Amino acid sequence: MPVAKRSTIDPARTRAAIVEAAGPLLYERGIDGVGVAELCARLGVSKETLYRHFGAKDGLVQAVLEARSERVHRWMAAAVAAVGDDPADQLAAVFDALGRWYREPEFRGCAMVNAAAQHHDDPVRAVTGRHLGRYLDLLSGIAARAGVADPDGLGRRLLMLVEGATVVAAHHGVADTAVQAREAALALLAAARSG
Amino acid sequence: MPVAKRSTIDPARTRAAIVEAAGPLLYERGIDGVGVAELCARLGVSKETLYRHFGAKDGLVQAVLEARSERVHRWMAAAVAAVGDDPADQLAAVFDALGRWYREPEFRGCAMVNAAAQHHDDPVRAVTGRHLGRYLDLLSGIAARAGVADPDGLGRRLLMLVEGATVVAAHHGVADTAVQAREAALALLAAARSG
DNA sequence: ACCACATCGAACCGATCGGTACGATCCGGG
DNA sequence: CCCGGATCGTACCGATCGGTTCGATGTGGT
Repeated sequence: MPVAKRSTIDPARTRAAIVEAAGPLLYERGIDGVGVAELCARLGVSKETLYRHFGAKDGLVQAVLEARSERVHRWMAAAVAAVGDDPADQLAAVFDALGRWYREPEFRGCAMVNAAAQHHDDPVRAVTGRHLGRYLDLLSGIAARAGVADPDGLGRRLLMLVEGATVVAAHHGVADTAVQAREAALALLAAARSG
Repeated sequence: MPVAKRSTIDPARTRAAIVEAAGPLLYERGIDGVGVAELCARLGVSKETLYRHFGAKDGLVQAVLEARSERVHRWMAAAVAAVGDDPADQLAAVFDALGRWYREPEFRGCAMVNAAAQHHDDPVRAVTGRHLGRYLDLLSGIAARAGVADPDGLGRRLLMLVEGATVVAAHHGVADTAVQAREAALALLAAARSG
């Protein structure tokens, strides 16, 4: 085996396991809602290990958010790719995927937006910004493939729908939120095509 | 003077002053970002007074959010009323008002949504729910006056745009977010009218 | 077999948290 | 003038916070 000398018991694996296990807990209860002590207890990990890997609680939070953002975008990209090449179908697929997410009992809104709402300055907000940026890329890409005049503008409007639907689903829990959002998105696409 | 016996120095006035002064501080730094001690110091009020009026920090938070929600809706209703009777103008006025808000340096997103993102169960979330409900009433009302087939559905789609634009403006800071949202809203209105 | 190192578990740190208690002060209605 | 109550300022409470330290344990590479 070249490269990857690594010492013992593989710290990288430990780190990844921490990130994976801490994610749902921090998402469910909020970043400030769960202390490092309890976090370590639930993870079956000592505080020393946690601090060696992440330096501070914020380091863990950042890693967790980064991983979650990555996961979300992979999942979204897969949902889009699964329906073929038609831009309208792809757009509908985005909101159908969101609708499936909203119905999960653990759904608590967008983790990145929630985190940014409580950690005001920090690099945490940067993660949220990048998350929205990647969402924008996906939506603008669909808009571009649909051949609209202003794909970036349409992408931004669709981004608002995505995040708005997530907020409404989280805090105003109406069953068909994603369906309404999908219809709105398709209407915006149609308007951009004809305009 | 009948009624309003009141003891001395008017506790109601004190309470109102606390709510008004605490609002901006809690909004700027986040609910968990400012402790009761500092809060009292900045307000020029003793902890005993605060706890006599609100029982607990959450009581103050709830009162502050309630007051803010009220203020927002009065402000929005005024912006809508100022442009006359045309539904499209009224809808545009909503997003123009939002755009003015987004440009304020203290803008940090929707206070109620931010609060609900960190206080998970609680009556705080109920305040957020009512806040969105009132927003929905305003938007559905505009939709109804526009004579669309499904005013409630259009209201919900517009609500997503409002909250989505606020999230995007707060976390993805693009200058013309409100303009994009307004165009999207008008497009949805037009689509609902013709559809 | 040995050693470097990752990990654990628990003790410990100072700071801060939300909340309470108390004496001093001050104001307004009788 | 005087008393009830609203207020202040401060000290104080136990709990918890994020973070550090250390000895014990166990594992893997050599």
